[in-house]
Amino acid sequence: MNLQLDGELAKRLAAESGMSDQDYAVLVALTGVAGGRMRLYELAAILGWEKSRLSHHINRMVNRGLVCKEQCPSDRRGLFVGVTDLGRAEIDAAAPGHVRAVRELFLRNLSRKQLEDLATIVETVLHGMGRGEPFSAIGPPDC
Amino acid sequence: MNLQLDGELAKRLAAESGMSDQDYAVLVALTGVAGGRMRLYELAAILGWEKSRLSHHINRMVNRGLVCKEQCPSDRRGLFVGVTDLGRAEIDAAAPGHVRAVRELFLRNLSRKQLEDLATIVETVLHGMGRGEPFSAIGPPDC
DNA sequence: CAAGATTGAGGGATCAATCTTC
DNA sequence: GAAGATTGATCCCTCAATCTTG
Repeated sequence: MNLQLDGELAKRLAAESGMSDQDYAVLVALTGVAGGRMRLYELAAILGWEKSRLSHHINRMVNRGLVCKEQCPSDRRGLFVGVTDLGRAEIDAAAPGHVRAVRELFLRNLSRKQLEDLATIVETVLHGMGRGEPFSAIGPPDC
Repeated sequence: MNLQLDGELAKRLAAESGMSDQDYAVLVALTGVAGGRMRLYELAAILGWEKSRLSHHINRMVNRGLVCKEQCPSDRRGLFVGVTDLGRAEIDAAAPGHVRAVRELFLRNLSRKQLEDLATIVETVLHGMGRGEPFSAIGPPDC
C-alpha cells in the first residue's frame, strides 16, 4: 500500500509542480520555521536524512534556485539553508494540490476510527523498534 | 513507519546475506513457482515493477550468478528467468533471518486485532485507489 | 578527537527511445 | 501497430573517505 500510495502521490506532485517528494519535504520543513532557514544538521535531523544525502540534495535545489546557502557567523564550519522567493512560490503553488491528493487517495477512504487505529499501530511499531515518535518534527497531520 | 521498517529490514538483510530487498523479492517470486523460472513479463507483473527496471535488475543478478536467462521456444521475443543453484542457496540461507526480523520488528509489536485492522485498512485504501488486492501474487503472510 | 559538511564512486529507479517479433 | 524486452541518460541514495573548524 505504501509503495502504491507514495508512488502515485509522487507522480502527481511531479506532474503538477515539477517537484519531487524530497523537494517538497525540504521546503515544508524550511517554510515551517521562523525566518525560513535553519542549519543543515537541523534539517537533516528533522527529515531523518543522512547528512551526505542532504548535502547532495540541497546542492541540486540550489542549482534550481529553490533554496540558498548562507554562512553561519557563530560557527565557521556551519551553513544555513534558506528558502528563496522562488522556493516559496513553488511550494505555495504545489501544496493545495498535494493536500487534495492525499485526501483523495488516502484519507477519504478511511473512517475516523480506522485513522485512529492506524495511528496507534504506527506508534506501537515505531516504539517497538526503538524509534522516536512520528510526526514530531512537522506536527500532526491536518485532516 | 514504513520508511523506518523497510530501511531497517533492508539493512539487516544486506548485513546478513549481502542481498538487497529487490534481490530477495525476485528470488521469492521465482522459487515460489514450479520449475523456478518464468517469463520476464510475468515476473514484472508479480513484482509490480516496470519492465525496464526488471531488465536492469535481472542483468545485475545474472552477473552475480543468482539467476539466469533462457530462450523461450514458443515466442522468439521472449525470455525465461530462472533461479540458479547459487540463487537457491542464497535465499535458503537468507530467509529464516529475514522472517525472524519481520517478526521481531513488526509482527511482535501488534495484536491479532491490530493486524486484522491493518489488513482491512490496506485493502480499503488500495481498493479506493483502483489498485488490485494486495498479497495476491505471493499469498497471504504467514504469522 | 568530534562535529559540520562535502565529495566521488557505485548501485538503483525512471523515462524515452529503440529493436525485434507477433 | 502492439507486445516483449533492452538501452542509455539522468537523477537519487548510500557508503566511505576527506576537509575544516571546534
